[in-house]
Amino acid sequence: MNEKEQKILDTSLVLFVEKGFHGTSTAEIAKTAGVATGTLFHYFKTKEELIDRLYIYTKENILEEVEGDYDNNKALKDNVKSLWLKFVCLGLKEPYKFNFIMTFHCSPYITSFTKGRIEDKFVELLKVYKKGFNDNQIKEMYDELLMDCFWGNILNTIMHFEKNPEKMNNKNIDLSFELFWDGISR
Amino acid sequence: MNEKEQKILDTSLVLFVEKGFHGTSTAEIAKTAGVATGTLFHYFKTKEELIDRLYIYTKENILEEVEGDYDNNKALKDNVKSLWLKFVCLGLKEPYKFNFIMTFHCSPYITSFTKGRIEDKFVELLKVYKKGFNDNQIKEMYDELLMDCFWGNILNTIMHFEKNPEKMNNKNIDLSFELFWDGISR
DNA sequence: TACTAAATCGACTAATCAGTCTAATGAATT
DNA sequence: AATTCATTAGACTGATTAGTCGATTTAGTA
Repeated sequence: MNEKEQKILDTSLVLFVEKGFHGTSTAEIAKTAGVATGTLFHYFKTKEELIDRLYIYTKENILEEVEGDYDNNKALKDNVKSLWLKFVCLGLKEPYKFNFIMTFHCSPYITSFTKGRIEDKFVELLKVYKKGFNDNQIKEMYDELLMDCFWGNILNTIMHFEKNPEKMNNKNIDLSFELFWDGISR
Repeated sequence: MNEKEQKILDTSLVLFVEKGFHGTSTAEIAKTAGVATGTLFHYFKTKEELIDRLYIYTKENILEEVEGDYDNNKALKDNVKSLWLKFVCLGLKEPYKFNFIMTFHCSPYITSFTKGRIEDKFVELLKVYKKGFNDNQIKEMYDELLMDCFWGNILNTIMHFEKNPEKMNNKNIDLSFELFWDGISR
């Protein structure tokens, strides 16, 4: 990807999170990224295309870094914790990326086509864990609830330690996972 | 409160949730509410004052409806569930109000003075439950984590059933609470 | 070197924005 | 009837917005 195009995306991520979609003007994005407005519109036909591509770019980026590493020799709990931890650590390392996805996940600016394209990859990542879930180690519940529980707890944990950085240590992160695990396990 | 003033607040709530603060023009608010822009600015000096007062109005409204009813004769779990259920039911009944508070809670448009004024009332509501939490029925953890866990689970539950209305029944709502309770209890 | 196409620029535009201003109401009091 | 003042209206304004356009530079190729 082109260097200026990249710079525009990186700049937009920060500004959209800090000031919202409509709160950030294309002029400000261009200026902060160090390019002319003409250049911005050369790479992104409209402001909507910009946020749409930023959404894809950011979410793919997150999913790439959090590749699954399911290990059949380990207990289900350990496998789930390993994945949970990867998400949480990434969220704490890259708060803007996570914040952006959270904020704009339900937003009308992101086309539903884009949302669906990305959702599929996430389902794929979790498929391997589903086998483990089906052998009675966890409570009986439908997939969507389990998924929202998992994802909700991750986002909640990230937000909590973002808000209380002085509380962030291994003990409390482990405790946060137990809060999730003891909830879903039988 | 004046009828037109009320109408402006009600309209703003919906539009701000659907289109964001900057995404909604004062002209659109006025038009949708059926008043002139002059009238809007008569009651609210600026657009910022409008959202600030809308925030107070909405959150006070929520807290009023969810009055605590701690009962010393009941088990802690039942007391917590009763409060949890009140929040969840209200959130499902008034999704816009909850969505608004969620979206704008971290927003720079709401003055920190306003945020603090409201936060205090929430702490007050939960004070009576803290006594129960301290007698070893739940895991050892600090207040902020417990609070975020409680609140996070409520928001997660509301969002889940908003997204999957066909799954909303007493069995699944009870299950959602168990997911929270079994997580925090010893 | 000469040609071509993509990249880059920033002045420009039509539309829209938050907020103002003046005038016209309506209700209450004297 | 005359006076007063809060309420309501919508045309208006200066500033800002997303997006355009034609000129210039850069990079690649023959």
